[in-house]
Amino acid sequence: MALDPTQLDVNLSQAMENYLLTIFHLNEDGIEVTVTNLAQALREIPLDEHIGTSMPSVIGMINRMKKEDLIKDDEGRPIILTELGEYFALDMVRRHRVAETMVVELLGVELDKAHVEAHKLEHAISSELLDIIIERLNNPQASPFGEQIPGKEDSFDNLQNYLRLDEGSEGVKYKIKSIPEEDPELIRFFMQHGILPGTPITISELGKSIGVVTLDTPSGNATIGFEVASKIKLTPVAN
Amino acid sequence: MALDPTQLDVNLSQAMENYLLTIFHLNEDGIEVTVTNLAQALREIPLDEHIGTSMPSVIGMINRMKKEDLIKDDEGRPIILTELGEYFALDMVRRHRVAETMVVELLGVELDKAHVEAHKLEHAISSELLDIIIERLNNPQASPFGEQIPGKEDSFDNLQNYLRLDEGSEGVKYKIKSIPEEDPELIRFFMQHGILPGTPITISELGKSIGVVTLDTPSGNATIGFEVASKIKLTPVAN
DNA sequence: ATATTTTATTAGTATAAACTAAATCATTAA
DNA sequence: TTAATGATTTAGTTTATACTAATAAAATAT
Repeated sequence: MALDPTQLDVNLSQAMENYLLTIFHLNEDGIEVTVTNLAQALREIPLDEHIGTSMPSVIGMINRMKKEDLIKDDEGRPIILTELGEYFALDMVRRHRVAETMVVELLGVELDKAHVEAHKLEHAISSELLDIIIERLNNPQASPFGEQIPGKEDSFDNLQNYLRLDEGSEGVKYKIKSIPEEDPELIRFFMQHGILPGTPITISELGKSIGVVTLDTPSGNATIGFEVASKIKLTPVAN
Repeated sequence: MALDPTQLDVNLSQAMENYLLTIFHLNEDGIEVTVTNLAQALREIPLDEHIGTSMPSVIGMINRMKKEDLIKDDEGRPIILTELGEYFALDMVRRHRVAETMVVELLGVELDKAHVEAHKLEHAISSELLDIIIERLNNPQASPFGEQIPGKEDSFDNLQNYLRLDEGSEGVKYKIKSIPEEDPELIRFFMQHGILPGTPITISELGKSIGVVTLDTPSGNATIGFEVASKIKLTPVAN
């Protein structure tokens, strides 16, 4: 790799770090990274104070990030991360997911509070501390929500893609790979129904027109909406 | 107590939190909290980026903190914390020392790095998370540097005062209460010589004019300067 | 008692991050 | 192809936090 960001003195503000994370998630979800979509996504960051990021704010930040060589112009519409931008975005993803793992595994924070606490901590963890925490957690591969923790050598496009629950097939056995982490109430529902990473499930009914999916889980049945189902990832299981 | 800060929506910036901590330490060391001394002390915060806080900056912040009812005018010179200010200053001290304890005890951070890491983390720990960490640490009473961790009910003036090493007496047995935490190199020296909270010592030579103190420790002798000695606190030991 | 030095404060500026209101550019629809 | 809609950008402001340079006020020294 020609790029060694540890040698560069890049100084990311907390705001920029959040932008990088948000851009990562838009990419992940296959949503075009436009000013509008970014503004929208930023508004959905839970509890991030009053920051209802307006479109002019987004443009301002995008421009500042271009100056910092985190974002480049593709001469077209969508906002593109530079190599440096991708590096730090992935670094933030790592920090976030390691922080979640830490607060849950090491401190005993309830799953429904993990995302918010990690979202604060992720900006305050130095690279050195991150390494120490990773070691202490025995090199965790996934967050408590089942999301892959990228390694130092991973890049954007070698992160795996998984099947969405709303795109699964009736009667087939799956294992839950990951669940969405933002909404505490939803997470409490998942916890009550034992819908957690690793849980084996079968889709007993997939009512596309009704907008509802019913799951067979080891602890019974659960019916969830399509919107939510689209945020649950699955791995196939040998029949 | 008439004051319930948990009910008030006080929004402290990170900068204000650092000011509160710094004011606390000036108070603790018996240094008058003046604009000059504050600016000086803020400049000494380790690794706090480029923030070489100038006097106009300090005055600006003091005024903002007055507006937030954290600081009041004593109609005289020194800067005085309000009841609210004291509450949050103590809260920050608690956060800082708990963070230090956490990174050392739970994560395995080396003592010489604990202060800097905790200084970043202390601003990112919510009240709820703080409680969880305190519980996980079994209600720690002191930081790894020996500094008292104030409880929720403590106030400024019921924090205990201890004898400074440079004010101790030759030949008398003491136990080390606390060591200074800012300078990593110094801490490494302490670690190498087993000069740590709880260590029993005797002052074998107290050379006021030479500016040097020599200690008998379980692992041998150590000679340190007066400036450093003044930052080591002692508790008496039954002879 | 005046001069010097130290401390505190104003004045004016800069930058990051946010905003509203207005304008421009691009896309879709009639 | 023009009108309507939607996306993006400018323009102009705001607030928090910094700064330098200059001034005022206070304390100290001659």
